[in-house]
Amino acid sequence: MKTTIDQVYKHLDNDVTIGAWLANKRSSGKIAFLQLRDGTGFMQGVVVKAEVEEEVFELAKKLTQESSIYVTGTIVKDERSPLGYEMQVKGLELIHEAVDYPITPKNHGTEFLMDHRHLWLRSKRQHAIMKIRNEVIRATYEFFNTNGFAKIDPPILTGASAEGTTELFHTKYFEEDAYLSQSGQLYMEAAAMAFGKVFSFGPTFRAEKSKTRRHLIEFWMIEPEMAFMDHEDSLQLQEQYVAYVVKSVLDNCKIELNTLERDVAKLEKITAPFPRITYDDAVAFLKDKGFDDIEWGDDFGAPHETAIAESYEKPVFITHYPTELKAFYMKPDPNRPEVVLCADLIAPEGYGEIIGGSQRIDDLELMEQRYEEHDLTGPAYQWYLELRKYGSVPHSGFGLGLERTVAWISGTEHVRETIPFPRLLNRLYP
RNA sequence: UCCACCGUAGCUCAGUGGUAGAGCAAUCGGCUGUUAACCGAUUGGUCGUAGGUUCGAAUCCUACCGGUGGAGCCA
Repeated sequence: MKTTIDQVYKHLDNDVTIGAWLANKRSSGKIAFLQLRDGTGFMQGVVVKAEVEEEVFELAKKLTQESSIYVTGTIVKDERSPLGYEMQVKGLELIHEAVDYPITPKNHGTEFLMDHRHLWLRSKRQHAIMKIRNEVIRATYEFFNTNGFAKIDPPILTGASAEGTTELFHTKYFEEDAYLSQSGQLYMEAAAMAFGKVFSFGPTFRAEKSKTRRHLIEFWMIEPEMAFMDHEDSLQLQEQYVAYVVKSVLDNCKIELNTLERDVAKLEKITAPFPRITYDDAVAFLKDKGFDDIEWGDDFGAPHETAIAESYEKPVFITHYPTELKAFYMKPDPNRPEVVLCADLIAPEGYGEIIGGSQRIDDLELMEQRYEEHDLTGPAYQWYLELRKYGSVPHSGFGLGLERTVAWISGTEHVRETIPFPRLLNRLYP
């Protein structure tokens, strides 16, 4: 009977067949240990010379790394296995022999591994990270679907920038200029006015020459937008969402977290509510810590964010940034128009900003004023203005960076390992 | 774009002015509980590229190319 590694616990003491690849092998004169992987997991197969036909043992000894095989044998319990089970192999069938697989079980450098990303994904560590990424995505859909959100897909080809700040990828749209989406937010606001609570999940492109462990040129973002929800409502939703995703990974990715040697005690502390600090207090805190390169009105750099995050065990919201530091559509605090109703969520352990969000301007006159200040003209922005003209309501939204979130939860040093095929400065291949 | 560091065997690296090295991988052999398995043997080189200094350059100098880490910007 054919099965997969993640299902073997249902076949204890029975004979099964698994289609698999040989991740690694150790053999002696009379016994061979086959490290098998089949995409669903990793398991060891044991071939004992005295218990199999001669050609089976001969084949086992000759198998090369990453050859594909059908393995048949009995599933038995074994305490030494991370999976809890292993297979006593009875039969082996070679499907395809791999010759000179480049990624050996020893150390490799980043450049080499990235050049072989199409093969590197097969490794136990990369497999674990991608499974966690998949769980974050699954939990995201589950959370928003069970909380009354509709998934709405904004366009990827756009006529103008959403925020007017970052560098966009330019392309041609027949005779017109077009740009790859840097945020779906403006479209999500339109969607919120049609469907109430909406979220998007899709790729985002930034043509910035960023070169750090927190940056990708192409990354995936989750952007919820909620009608009739103010800044406070939004913060509560954000902390519930992030806590839900972390709990889902803890519950459903135990083997993967173990493979990555992630300190789960740190993740178990991630429960709502999250601590909050205002921009004002954050500046005072930093000055107190000895940072002399920050004044009220300056934006925080990575070292500042890390210093703030390090004083908390949970992600921390930094709220009420100066209006002029933030995007044109953010709603000023009615009591203090020099700051906006916004928050960045900074992940613990130095993983940086994972969420940026705000309450949006709903007043037509103020939005028109912002258009003048930021010189936003042309048809690309006219429709956005109309959202304030026809039944405007208080509304809020935020964007969560998938790769930074996965990097934090999985304990991965660099975001490039949290996306299957990273697009980096100087890397468009494979 | 700026700053720092690095390019030597398929991979990871040592070699800092005098014959090109090690471990791993590969190939062959040995080993009944390995888990980056281990032990023995064999194979493997345009020292990133171009120029310069020198009797002699992987080693020193210049330029270029490529990479890694960080800054800025942001998710």
